[in-house]
Amino acid sequence: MSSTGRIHAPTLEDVAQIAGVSRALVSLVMRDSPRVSIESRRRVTDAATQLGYRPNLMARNLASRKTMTIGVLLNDLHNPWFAEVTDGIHASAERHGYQLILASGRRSPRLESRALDTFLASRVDGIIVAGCRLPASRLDAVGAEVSLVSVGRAFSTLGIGSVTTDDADGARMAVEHLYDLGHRRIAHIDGGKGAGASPRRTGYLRTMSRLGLKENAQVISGDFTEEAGAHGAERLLRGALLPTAIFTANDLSAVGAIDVVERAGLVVPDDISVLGFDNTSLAALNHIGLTTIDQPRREMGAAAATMLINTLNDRGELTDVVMSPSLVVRRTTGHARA
Amino acid sequence: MSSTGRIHAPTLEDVAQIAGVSRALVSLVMRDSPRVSIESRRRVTDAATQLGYRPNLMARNLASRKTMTIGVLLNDLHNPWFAEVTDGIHASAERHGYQLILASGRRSPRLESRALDTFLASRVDGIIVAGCRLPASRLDAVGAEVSLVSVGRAFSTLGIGSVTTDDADGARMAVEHLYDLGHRRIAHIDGGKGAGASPRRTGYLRTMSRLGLKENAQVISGDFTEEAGAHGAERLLRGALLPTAIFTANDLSAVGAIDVVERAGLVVPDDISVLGFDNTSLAALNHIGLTTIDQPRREMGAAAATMLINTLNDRGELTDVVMSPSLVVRRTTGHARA
DNA sequence: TCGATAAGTTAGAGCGCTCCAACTCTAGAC
DNA sequence: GTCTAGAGTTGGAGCGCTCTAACTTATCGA
Repeated sequence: MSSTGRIHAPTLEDVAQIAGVSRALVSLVMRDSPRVSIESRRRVTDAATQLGYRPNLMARNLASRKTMTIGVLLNDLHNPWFAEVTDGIHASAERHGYQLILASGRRSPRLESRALDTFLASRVDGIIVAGCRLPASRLDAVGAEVSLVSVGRAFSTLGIGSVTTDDADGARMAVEHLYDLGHRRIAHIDGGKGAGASPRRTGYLRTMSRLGLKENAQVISGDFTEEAGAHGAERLLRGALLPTAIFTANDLSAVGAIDVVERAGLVVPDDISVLGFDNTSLAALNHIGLTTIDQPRREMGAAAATMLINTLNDRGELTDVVMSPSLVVRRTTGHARA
Repeated sequence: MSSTGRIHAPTLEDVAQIAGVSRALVSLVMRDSPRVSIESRRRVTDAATQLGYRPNLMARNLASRKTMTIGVLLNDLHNPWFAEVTDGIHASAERHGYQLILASGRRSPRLESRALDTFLASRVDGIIVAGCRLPASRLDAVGAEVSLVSVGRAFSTLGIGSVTTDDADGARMAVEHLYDLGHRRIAHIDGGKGAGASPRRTGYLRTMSRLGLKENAQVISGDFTEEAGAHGAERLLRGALLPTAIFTANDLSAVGAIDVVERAGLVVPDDISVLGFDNTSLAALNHIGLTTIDQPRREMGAAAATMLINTLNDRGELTDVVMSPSLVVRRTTGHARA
């Protein structure tokens, strides 16, 4: 009863009938066309409100062959990074009159892929993927059908735009900061196949080499989650020679690592320094006070949306934008013990 | 060039032509109808893959008059509570073959309202609102057009389903826990107009009264954010008589409050105990170790989706489901000082 | 041999909207 | 008084699909 009993929603035709005008005129009024007389406009809007008329988006999009919506694929709703990037996307999209439909990939390539299929089937005008784990080939295929911008991970392929932070440079800053504090045994818990994980790992390794710490470099595999950070720290603690500092691939992992370190009776940063990446709201919590590498998350989201929308309106091209990271020192890093 | 240059997407008609069958047959194959011969099915799927055909959802939904999608309105992407509820919704929806489209209200009733309009215009089959701040009247109006279930906040109105935790009882548990630890001056930083804020506040006040602590009750207004928790704590610290315990309306506020308390040089829980609400992943971070009231967030999301889907298929009615909260003791609460 | 039944397929009428070309008026130019 | 331009309005085709009813062909019992 409840759902089946609902009355058929009024259509444009119904409004036209009541207002005593043609369907086309109602359509014009609904789209705020300037070439409608005041009188007609009034009659139509009156009829529309009387009926509680609401244009059917599917019909409209089908007929007009565009949707004015952007599909946004978020890799992990649990990571605040995505909320922050989404804020930026939202702001830019809204300014340009675009709708957003969000989908969560829940950290699973299978679900991510399915979400993209839904976007394509819905004929969104463009797609933004954030922290996407899908292989370049898949994204390429999607990019061939609709404009696509990736946030947080660059794709060398043409036809896909990207907005990233210079991850390698961020990693350099991280290692150098620790080096300056006197640390020499600096370990890295990486992000596995996650977005940005590879350049951060490379940046770490290169900087360690440059500083003459090649021998001390140690990469533990992770995956950008708190659990991975915890597991990584456990492995490090079991090792023969403890590192004096841990650089993790993101903030979430850093928090996991800190937990384990402290649970083992060690003090951060007195015994071990921990440095994250992203500068999410998590890191900023005073209670955590994580030293980390800042990414301009909101700006990245906004830049991605703006680039996409410009492309859609032939006012620009898809390019690769690289933003600058910066070091944010808080309380989880300190001088290495003498 | 980039977007305008894209080739027109193949349609069902194109597939039919190549396969040498009628449009209707292609449609049947696309919907996995059993009454299609093996041979025809093969020819159609071959033609479809050859063309890279993908059914146009808008056209399909328009023609079939249903969308198999549920609109999910999340109040605040920054609060992990929503990610966890969404996980539950996702799981249930997937099991029943429904799509999800998410929208973020960004804690603004105006944006929430607009998102609902989009849902209605998209003719979603049903809507789930999580932590929604909209007035009952608005939700009522929406509920009249499409089945609607609210998570985290009950609406006494008929025609709207809800899944909530017994917030008042949770507040009772919180206060009693603190009472048992010897606390008498227990303050509450509330959630303002947020979902669940009112029953939590009431539960707090009633329990304080029942325990003979009516005089000591003190409610500071907040809004479920970290900042509100921080501001509330600041106000409390400026007061003449410090509370020995703070019960906040949610975890995010608790974290904000802890920050301020510790920054003031006080120790949690030695000087002041802090107790949150929700038991989000934030509270579970070992580094924070927040004592809090648990809500079965995933289960709540799943229950909401299941109820909604059952209603859509005339297998059930919209009702008000109340789940039981439970106390989770961690490290931010301790005995009151003698 | 003749329906009757089932299995597979199809034409055609929509779904609710947009878009285009064409139409009707009115007002001003000459 | 005719012509033109512009403002306002309209009918009708079409977007890509589903759905119904009807059609064709093969199968089978009587």
